[in-house]
Amino acid sequence: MKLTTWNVNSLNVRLPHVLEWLDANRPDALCLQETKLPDERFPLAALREAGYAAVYAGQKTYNGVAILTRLETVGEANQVVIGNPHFPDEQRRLIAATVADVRIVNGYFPNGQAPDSDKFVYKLAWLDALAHWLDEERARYPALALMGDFNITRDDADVHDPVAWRDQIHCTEAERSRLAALLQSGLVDIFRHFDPPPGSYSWWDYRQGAFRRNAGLRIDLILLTQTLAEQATACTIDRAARKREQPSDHAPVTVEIARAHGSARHDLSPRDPAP
DNA sequence: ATGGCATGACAATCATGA
Repeated sequence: MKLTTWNVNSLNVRLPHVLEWLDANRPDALCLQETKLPDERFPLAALREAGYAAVYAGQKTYNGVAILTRLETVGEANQVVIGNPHFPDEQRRLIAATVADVRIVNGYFPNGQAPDSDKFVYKLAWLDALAHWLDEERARYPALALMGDFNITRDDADVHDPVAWRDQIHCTEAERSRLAALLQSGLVDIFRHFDPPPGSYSWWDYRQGAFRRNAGLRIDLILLTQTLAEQATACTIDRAARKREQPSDHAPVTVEIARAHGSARHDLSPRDPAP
């Protein structure tokens, strides 16, 4: 199966890109961040026309997440959870759902703005609460993918200019240690797992020709539990999406997993009785 | 040190992002 995460920076603006991208790539699930749409404006009909169902949690202007699923293969997402039960939050940043037999947790992690800001305090609290909740989700759903816009660089390999970014937002020890704890708990950073070349990023500033100069960060991640990671065959960042007219500043990140849809259920189905 | 670009709310700038 194929799973993708993409911060679209306004689904309203990017809907044509998303529809074309879905048509060209046909992932089983597409996790979106920064939809920036209240639920009543979510473009369900256009997506269904493209063969996708969606579950979503949005708000006006800021944040907003969604999980799109391919109707003809995995069908609709179920067991949907919006937000973190341990962290009451008006900001729509988290949605989880079961797709085929994989638990998908889609997050738009807080930006944090600056290490000395209130927003940074919120970011760290959000991260701690996520870790707490993930322990419970993983106990319940052993095959789990945590994916989204993490707004954290794992280390300096994810930073185009580590000197300029040293101790800046996305690159602080406080943020990185929390990401490291997720990896320490057994989740696998599946892009890094395939030993990508240096200079592999997922976000580039709109300003100063940052994409042209590949002045980027890798902050959009897919973390897989061990068994899923062992079945993964590839993880790619689609830079072509960033080259388009009026692009999102983030590129889609996709993992391919050698896993038959509904295989667990199939294995459990009763056999024909012996003659 | 600041803003540079984009988006949305709102109607000229301002909040936010990363």
